[in-house]
Amino acid sequence: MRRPKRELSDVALHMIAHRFKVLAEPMRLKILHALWDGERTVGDLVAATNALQANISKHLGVLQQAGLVSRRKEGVNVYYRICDETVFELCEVVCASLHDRLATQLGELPPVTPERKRA
Amino acid sequence: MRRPKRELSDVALHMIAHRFKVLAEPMRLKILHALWDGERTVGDLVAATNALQANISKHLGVLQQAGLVSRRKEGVNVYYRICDETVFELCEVVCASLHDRLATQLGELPPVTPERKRA
DNA sequence: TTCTTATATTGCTAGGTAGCAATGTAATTA
DNA sequence: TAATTACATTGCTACCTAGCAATATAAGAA
Repeated sequence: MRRPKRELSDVALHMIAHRFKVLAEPMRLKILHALWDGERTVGDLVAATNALQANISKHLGVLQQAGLVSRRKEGVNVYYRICDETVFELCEVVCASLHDRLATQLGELPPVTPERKRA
Repeated sequence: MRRPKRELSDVALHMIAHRFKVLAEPMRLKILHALWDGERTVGDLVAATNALQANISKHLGVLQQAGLVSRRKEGVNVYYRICDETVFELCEVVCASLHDRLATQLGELPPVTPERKRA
């Protein structure tokens, strides 16, 4: 059962939209994915994403500002980790929805005759 | 328990990011909110959002393209409704996360002496 | 101190898009 | 037919931001 409809102020709408906006960049998702099972240094993330270090730092700043990741400095390295568990839930819900959508679209196409498959 | 980390292609990352991007506009969230408990005409949505009709139509196009809403034409009117229930779940998860975050930040501030409240 | 390594910051440019205004289109009514 | 209503589309502009390049900062090593 869904929650009842709540009133939403413009400020609330902007906050919700901003959270989605932070998640709306492939590179930031890639970073979060690299942080999926634990903390990583900036260098680790640069290697995992094939992006320039400056861009990774900027994306990490956005993620931290949004409260999705946190930093821990150790010597010359900085370790980042996901500190908002809803990140996982949101990504999984979206993945499931996209999966359903594509499966439905696939079912709406005419079937492929076997001999033409991978022609 | 969280799902194990899955491999994610760049295409998958872009699809997920795009879904978040569709939800990352306050006006689209306002439209979805107006559709929360049932279908509405474009005119209804224009009235509910105080936006120009052209913009509402464009936003509805984006939402429909993303598979979040569907159209039904009846005479001269067009009724839109939410056709992907994950929209509700996503918004509620984000709201809960934001609520937690703000509550935590509030707890980190020094308490307010009563006589200075609403000075 | 100087050098190097790791990370952050700044200035810039190109691409995307929300909102506006105007126009197009389809259904209904006169 | 013409006029009206409801919605969609197009062209435009202003704003935002991702990525790049260069520079800055900070910590450890020499």
